[in-house]
Amino acid sequence: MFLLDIRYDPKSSTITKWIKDGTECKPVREVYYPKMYVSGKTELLSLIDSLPGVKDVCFEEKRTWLGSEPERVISVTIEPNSVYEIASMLEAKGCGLYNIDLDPVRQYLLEHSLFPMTKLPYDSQYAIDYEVPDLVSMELSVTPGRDKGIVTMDDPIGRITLGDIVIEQKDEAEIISELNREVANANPDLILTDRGDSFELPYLHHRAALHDIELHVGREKDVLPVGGGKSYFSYGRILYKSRGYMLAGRLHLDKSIFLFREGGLLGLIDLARITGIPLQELSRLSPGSAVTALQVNQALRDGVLVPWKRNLAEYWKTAEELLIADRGALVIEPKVGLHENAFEVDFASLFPNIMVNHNISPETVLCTCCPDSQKLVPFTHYNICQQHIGLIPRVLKPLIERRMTYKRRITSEPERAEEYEMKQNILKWLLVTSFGYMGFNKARFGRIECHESITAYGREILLRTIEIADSTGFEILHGIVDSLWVKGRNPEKLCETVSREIGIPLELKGEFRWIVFLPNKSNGVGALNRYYGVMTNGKLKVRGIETRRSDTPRLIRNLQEAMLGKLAEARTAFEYYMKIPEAVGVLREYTRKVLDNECDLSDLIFKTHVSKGCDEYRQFNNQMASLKQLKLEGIETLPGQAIRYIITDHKSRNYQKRVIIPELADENTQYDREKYREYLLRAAESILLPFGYTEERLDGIMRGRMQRSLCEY
DNA sequence: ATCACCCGGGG
DNA sequence: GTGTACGGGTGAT
Repeated sequence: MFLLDIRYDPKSSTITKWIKDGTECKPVREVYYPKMYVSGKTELLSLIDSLPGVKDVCFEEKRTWLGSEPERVISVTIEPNSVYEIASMLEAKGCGLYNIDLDPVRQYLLEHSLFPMTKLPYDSQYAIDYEVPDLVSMELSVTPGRDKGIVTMDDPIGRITLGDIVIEQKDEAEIISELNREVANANPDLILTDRGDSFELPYLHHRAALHDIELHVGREKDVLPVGGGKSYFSYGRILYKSRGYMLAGRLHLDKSIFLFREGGLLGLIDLARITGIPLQELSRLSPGSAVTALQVNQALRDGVLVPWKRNLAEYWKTAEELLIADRGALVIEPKVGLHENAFEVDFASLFPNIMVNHNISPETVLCTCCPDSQKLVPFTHYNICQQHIGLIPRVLKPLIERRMTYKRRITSEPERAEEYEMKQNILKWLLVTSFGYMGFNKARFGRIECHESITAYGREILLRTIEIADSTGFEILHGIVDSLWVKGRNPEKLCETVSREIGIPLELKGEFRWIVFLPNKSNGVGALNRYYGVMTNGKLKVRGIETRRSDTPRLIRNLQEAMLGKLAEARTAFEYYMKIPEAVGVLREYTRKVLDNECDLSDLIFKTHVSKGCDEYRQFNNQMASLKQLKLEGIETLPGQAIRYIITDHKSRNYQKRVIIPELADENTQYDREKYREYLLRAAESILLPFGYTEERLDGIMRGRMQRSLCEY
């Protein structure tokens, strides 16, 4: 038996556990009231007891902050719907409020030593080897019955596919009823969709409601998310920022969501087990929320209460201290141009390792128990606690170890390499975000001084690494945060020496036949994250230029990839220079096609996410013109949603002439040939700028002038 | 010249 | 229930 899923209904104060037993999956219900805690005025106990919604009150000994001594607080068992009202009232009376916004499901799981996918009756939460139930999964996709123009919720369903089953060419009501029957019949545990939260499920529910029938894809009646905006979907993408469409008794997982893409089902199950967050919720969270969950769990286990709306102010600092502390991570400006035989070396999980090795946590940095601590942060000289190990290191250490175990198993158990790769990858993202959250002023266990301390150690470590590399004969080409690009002999030796001295593994990440560091286009100095190179395994590594950006039209991406493909044939710097004319030849062919109207409109689409509504834009730009066109078609676009457009007349001040929404384009649509040609020249410039090929020069070459200058390089 | 606006990670 | 900061490019004013 396994605990497949667990949900809480605040209206009836009921926990529903979905227990999977062989091929059956049944709900088990029990009434449950979450607890909140109140500190400050213990004489309020009887008053609180008399409030509506309060089930029970008593005194408990708890810590109200990390590192503080346990004190007497009031524990209030309460109906979930009364929590916020009572909390606000007590806050106004000057009380401290704790565990207010703690999900009742997670409270329940912690109290009962359960976690998602527990094998019942007993299972160990942090085990590396554990049993996963046989889960029946089916993919669900829905296609509207319209192939031209902008699709909206008003378009009827064309086709539904559920696993191998195809439902189409029927009356729409019949299609939906058949879907209900097929789901019930196949009885899957998992329903996988591609953007099901923003499209498939809200669309299906909307269409079903029009026919006055009920969509029934869960094991019980679906609980629809409340709230949400207008319903439409713009060209098959985001409909509206929807709440998750979670099913009762089945798991609806959206494959396009970050954590699912990064970890797959097995990675997600692994993370659900250790964070205690049910799979459906977890799959819709950011890695940062998962890290916070681990921290909250650890704090609760330590008897520490979680403050409501905590936002710790920075300690007072002098202007000079601020100047020193606010410097971020170290960067060494890259040497612009082509370099042969370069190596990239990176520290593995640098920041998490710093937090663990140097005991960095909100309660240990500038702790009051060790003002004369021997452990001082470099540059800032903050004292660090020598008596207690902080919350953050206690959470991160097992996480780093878990990831290392999975990484080792990729090679030791190659038959399960893929599974372990997913599991280590999802943990990598937790480690990465654990640093960012430190600097985020609303993070539950974040603190800016921790953030500063981490970057201070980071600077010291990278500086020391550079010293070692320099003294052992390496040329430093570029360095940023936790990575270094060097030129020299025996990089393995360098990694070994540094790893030993620093105590954090420095890994040889790439060995380049050649690498080109690109300049900043506006001032010519080395740009921190713009480069491309070919590794000894023949693979290209490209960063920062147009082809890496999601808003770049396919035409521009194709051009850069074709040019880079030509250059990548070069094995040496000499061969690289010889390949430049061929790369320029690629540009020539692309510009000719653009001018001769040979481009496919679908290759010319810009895709970007708008940050505000149509009327809030202060500038008349492509986004605004596109939004106005969509509005004219009766489509409202909310901030955060994606829009797509083709440039038709870039100089026009008329929003209908300047761009066109792809769905409205037809065979008569004329794209702005000059503008797209300009974009091609710029994209080529991005690649060849260190060798003197500016946009103007390339323009001249394309027009047949300056042939001679090709020979100069 | 200055301001507004959007993107980035990996496989 | 939600979450960085900032360097880089491009375009508008």
